[in-house]
Amino acid sequence: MPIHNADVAAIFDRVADFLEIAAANPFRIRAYRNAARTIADLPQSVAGLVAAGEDLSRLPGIGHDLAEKIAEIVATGTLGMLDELTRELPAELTDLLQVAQLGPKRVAILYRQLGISNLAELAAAARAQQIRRLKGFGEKTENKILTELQWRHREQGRIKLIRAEQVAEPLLAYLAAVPGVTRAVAAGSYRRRRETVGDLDILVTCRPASPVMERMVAYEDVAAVLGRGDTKSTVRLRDGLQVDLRVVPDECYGAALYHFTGSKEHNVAVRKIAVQKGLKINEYGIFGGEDHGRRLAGASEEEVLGAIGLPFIEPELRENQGEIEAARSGRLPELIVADDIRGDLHVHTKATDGRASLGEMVAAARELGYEYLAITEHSRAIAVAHGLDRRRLEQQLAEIDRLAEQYPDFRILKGIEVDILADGSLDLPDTVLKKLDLTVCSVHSGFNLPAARQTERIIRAMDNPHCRIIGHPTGRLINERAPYGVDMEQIMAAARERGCFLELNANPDRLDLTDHHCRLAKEFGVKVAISTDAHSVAGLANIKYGLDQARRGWLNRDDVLNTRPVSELLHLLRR
DNA sequence: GCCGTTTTCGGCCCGACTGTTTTCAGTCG
Repeated sequence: MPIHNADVAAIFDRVADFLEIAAANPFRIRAYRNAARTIADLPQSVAGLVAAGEDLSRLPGIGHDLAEKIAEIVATGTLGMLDELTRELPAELTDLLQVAQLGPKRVAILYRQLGISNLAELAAAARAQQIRRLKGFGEKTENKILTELQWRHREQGRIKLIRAEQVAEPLLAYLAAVPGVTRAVAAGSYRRRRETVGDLDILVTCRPASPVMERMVAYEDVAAVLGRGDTKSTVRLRDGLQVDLRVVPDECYGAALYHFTGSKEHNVAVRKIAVQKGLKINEYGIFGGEDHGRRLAGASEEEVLGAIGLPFIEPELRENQGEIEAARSGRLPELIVADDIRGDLHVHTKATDGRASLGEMVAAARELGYEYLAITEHSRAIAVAHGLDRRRLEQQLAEIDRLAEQYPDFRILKGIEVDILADGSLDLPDTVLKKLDLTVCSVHSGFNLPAARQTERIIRAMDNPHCRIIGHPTGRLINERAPYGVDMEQIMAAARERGCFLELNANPDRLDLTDHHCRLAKEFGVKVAISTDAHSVAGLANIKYGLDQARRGWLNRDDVLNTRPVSELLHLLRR
């Protein structure tokens, strides 16, 4: 059983949970949390690093002790220290921390005083009104716990960015229209454009005495008001999404936006730099002088960062994943922007499972200002999508030739999304594939192959000289289907050797590659194609989610295939 | 438990809100 980075991270997080309940040194707890995040975000496999004899204590936040613990987990699959902790405390006790209102202190009290060790016992005790009698608890807290347990039952977890947008945009418009409001923006992971959003952080600036708080809690979609203060309120919307609204004066906008955009880890690192310079950063500004009484900046994010000697850092990069060091040394990437995209390299039409005709898709692409569009239908293996065989593909190629005559200034690229079969061969013969401008080669079956075989299968597909772009390389569907087991480093190395490209599928349900994969591709020097996999005219607009993900993955224009003019693109597509 | 241009010990980011309090601990982001 191979040990994944996520396994190591989960064990360290669990250790931190137990240590918190046991009231251990808070900085020791933080060390485990930091290590968990470092490992989770590591692009390489930590088991691989151990096997290669690398010195793990060179990783940030990993010292001698944690390096040894990582080695132990990689070797045994478990951690003796965690096993000891679960002998002292019930294994399920940490589940209670997931319940809102319950932190380590209260969980410890619940366990010691009432013997509560899991969620079921918590619910029973709350219903029996035993919790309200405990010191530090009360009737309200007990009721909130009960409500929380019911909510957890119905909905939990993070929602996809696209759904968060559907909630956020009308809410922001509603707040912007409240009298006295000067700005209403979404911060948090929404602004960092993460693929999923846990809750919505909204920042509002307004003139004094604006009724914005009243209006927020009166919003038609609000199901429950969880907190209500002068500058901060928290509500839960009917669909379960939690919204935090924060109101600050206009002159604090930059500092507040910076603060609430996060990430938390990024903010901690930035504030640490401020401390080293004798300054203090909070959501109201950046402060210096005797006891930090003098306000130096705060109107804009540029001001805040400038005050500690850093250039602007794009929100998508603020994950404490090296962006601060890059900013300090003037090596921040110039991130790709929407205007850099010159065409879409993966779309479907009515010929298979798309909803628009060839002509409609081409017209829509021209409308977007593109210079080219690749038509890439499914191949015959995808019978449910009416995948093309040789004869129907040739019909479509003829249709493309006829349409192309109408558009001398636009290039319709002839392509196919050809299935990678179980043995790594492609679903159409080379004699057909060689007539095309490009191929998107995708896995649509056999998701459960062991990682080594899946990796070998995809590399074998790349051995075919007609293979150009690997479509949705991990096959994952966000919140629905796990990625198939595949060694992305091997795939990247093989792609580089063979001159292949990897797709960043921009469909908001896929976003496949991940941000980490994008950075890895950049390190390997493998170019990425940002493609929508559109099945309709509207689907072409999903390119923006691909751009978000690419920006989170530090990609600039040169790292992306479809920023090239058509002549250069065709040159790169030749193998 | 980590870390070091304050370097091997003594620090480790910051503030709002709530509920239970009688001045503040706990939770959350």
